[in-house]
Amino acid sequence: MSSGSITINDIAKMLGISKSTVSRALSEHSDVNAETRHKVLELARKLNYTPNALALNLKQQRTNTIGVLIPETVNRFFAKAIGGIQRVANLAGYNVMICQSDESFVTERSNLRSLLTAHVDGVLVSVSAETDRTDHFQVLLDKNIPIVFFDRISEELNTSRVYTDNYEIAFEGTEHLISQGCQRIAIVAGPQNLYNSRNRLKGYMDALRKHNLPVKENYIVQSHFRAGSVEDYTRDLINLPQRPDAIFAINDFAAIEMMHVIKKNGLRIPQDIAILGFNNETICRFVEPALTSIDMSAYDMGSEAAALLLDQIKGNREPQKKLIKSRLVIRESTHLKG
Amino acid sequence: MSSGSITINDIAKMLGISKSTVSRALSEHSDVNAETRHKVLELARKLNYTPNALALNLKQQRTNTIGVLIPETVNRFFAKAIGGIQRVANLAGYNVMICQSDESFVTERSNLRSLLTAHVDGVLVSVSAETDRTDHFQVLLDKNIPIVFFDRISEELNTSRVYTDNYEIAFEGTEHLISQGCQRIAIVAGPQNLYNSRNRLKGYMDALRKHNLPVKENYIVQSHFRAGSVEDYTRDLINLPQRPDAIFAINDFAAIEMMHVIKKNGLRIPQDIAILGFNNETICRFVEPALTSIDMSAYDMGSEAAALLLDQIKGNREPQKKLIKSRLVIRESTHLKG
DNA sequence: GCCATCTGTGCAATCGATTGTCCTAAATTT
DNA sequence: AAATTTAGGACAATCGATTGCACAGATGGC
Repeated sequence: MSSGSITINDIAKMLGISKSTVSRALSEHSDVNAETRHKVLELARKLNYTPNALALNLKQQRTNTIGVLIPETVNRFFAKAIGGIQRVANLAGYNVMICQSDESFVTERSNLRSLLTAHVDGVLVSVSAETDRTDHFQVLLDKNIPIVFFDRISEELNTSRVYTDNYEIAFEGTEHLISQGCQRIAIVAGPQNLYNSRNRLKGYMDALRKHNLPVKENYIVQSHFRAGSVEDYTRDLINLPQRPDAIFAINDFAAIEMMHVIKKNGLRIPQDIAILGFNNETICRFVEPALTSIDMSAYDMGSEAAALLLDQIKGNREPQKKLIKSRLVIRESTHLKG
Repeated sequence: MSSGSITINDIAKMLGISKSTVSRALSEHSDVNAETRHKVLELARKLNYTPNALALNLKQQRTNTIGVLIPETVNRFFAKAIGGIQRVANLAGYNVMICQSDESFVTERSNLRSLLTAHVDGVLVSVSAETDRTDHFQVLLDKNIPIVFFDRISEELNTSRVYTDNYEIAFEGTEHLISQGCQRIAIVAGPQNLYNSRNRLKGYMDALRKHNLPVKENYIVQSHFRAGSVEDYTRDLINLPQRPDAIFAINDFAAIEMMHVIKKNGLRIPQDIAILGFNNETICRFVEPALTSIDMSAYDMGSEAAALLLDQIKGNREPQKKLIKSRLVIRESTHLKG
């Protein structure tokens, strides 16, 4: 009665039987006299009995909870991914505990400790912009807690992962710009400790090389996802002696801010500078010119990752790797020909 | 050894003492011989002992976890609020379990059951667009689990709450439009079962009345936050015989889509139609014309709500009500005079 | 009619902590 | 020196479930 809820013990006492019999009657998989079982089920229903999850957690050493460790919920990609994760998890009877690293390695490591303390049954991870090692994940693996990386994966650890074809799509995006006649293509690249950022940059460079265009240092801008610097590096780019005629942005919101700066400087999009975004936010269709972007299926990545994690939790110990293809969505901001 | 972690029992056996002594040595608040205590602490440190949270949860009937029940993480207001919630919760040693209702009453009720089963110590709630009653919350209150509502509050229940001055800011926004010379102001109003939506509409209507402008039925559009209908109702509005000369949108993203539709129809903003958004997204500054909006301090609402909840959990049973003021941010989309 | 089998149920250990009660030996008082 | 206090620690119950083992009574085989 302490928490106001009735327990298996209460039912046992009320019926004058032992609590083991009650437990067996409720769990259905043991020999209990049909009449006894009926009485137990009846009373349990009447009293609105629900098993105490805390007791089960302790006894069974699991919590039916999965941890999610992402950079930021305000990043729309992750906000959408959470949707997919929760749908899959909830359908399977799991709760979801979410932590944000705020793109900080130290916070990521601390979050991981919290999730460990909370005894989550598994963890979904997208690493922070600062993360360049994996020892903090090893602690979980040593304790047999499965981890599934999604989007911002770690290539070092042999875990399940859900990832996108960053190399291929960056290659395709860059080729698209070239096909529109662009010759001086700049890119805003993410932190190079991230697998995705490296691949994106590689795809960009390989596309340039394939078409015999020079890869120029000053056309490659380093960004760390933090807002606030966009105006600065955009200004730097358009003031270069050899002004770029296209910019591959790091995401759509940065792209839209760049467009704003470019237009303020009297340049036209796409005629003077074409712009290519990333993430295909809804808003891409409503800005002027409409923004070409890359669609990422964030929701699907989340649900696939959750599904793989549940697989691992249920004992399927073969790590699986799942590719979710992204897709170039061409709009006016890169439309010069055809 | 079952989960690989060492327990208080292991330490007791290794030192040849009882586990109660170990427990008392670790908790520091009881008479344990200084030497014994030292040996225990030493060994605990050496073995990297951490108390099993599951055992503590059962024993103490609490989980150091708070539940958060919101409509959607893809709604940026809530994504930001989560940031504030997590910062406060984590600093106080609490984990955060997040559920999304997807604006559905049924899902909201089901989420609440999950949180109850998970034995969260308290819950932060922003109700769904469909929610028009409160009996599902009463179940938690009956079990003495504190609830704090934020933003989309319930006025019926006597719980702590963090809310904004929707009436006042809608009044102020509408007066601002009037001050710019607008006479035919339309509004896109949210579901009227929501306290916030009702107040916003009331503020709008009272401002019109104060300035002797008519409140016209066909200037009031009902929206349910779902995307996809924006283009339709915008077209309807601009095709009215008496076309509105200003529209008070339901949020910034809807406002930007409206601007797109309006411009496509050859009308100018703000000269033909002024637009007022809601939420003051970063992007407001980068669209053309820059969008006037209302700043909501989502992060602060989240952290204040979390702080009030922790108060309640710690036993301060006086429900508190906290107002977070919003702020009109004037930009070009409503700038006609001065 | 005796032993073996089966059915249904209870007892008690277990998960890993906390905490009230009690016991022993040393220290203090008189 | 006897009596009383006190410190330090052990024992066991508790939180609410699950589950191996034992045991009683009924049934069946020979």
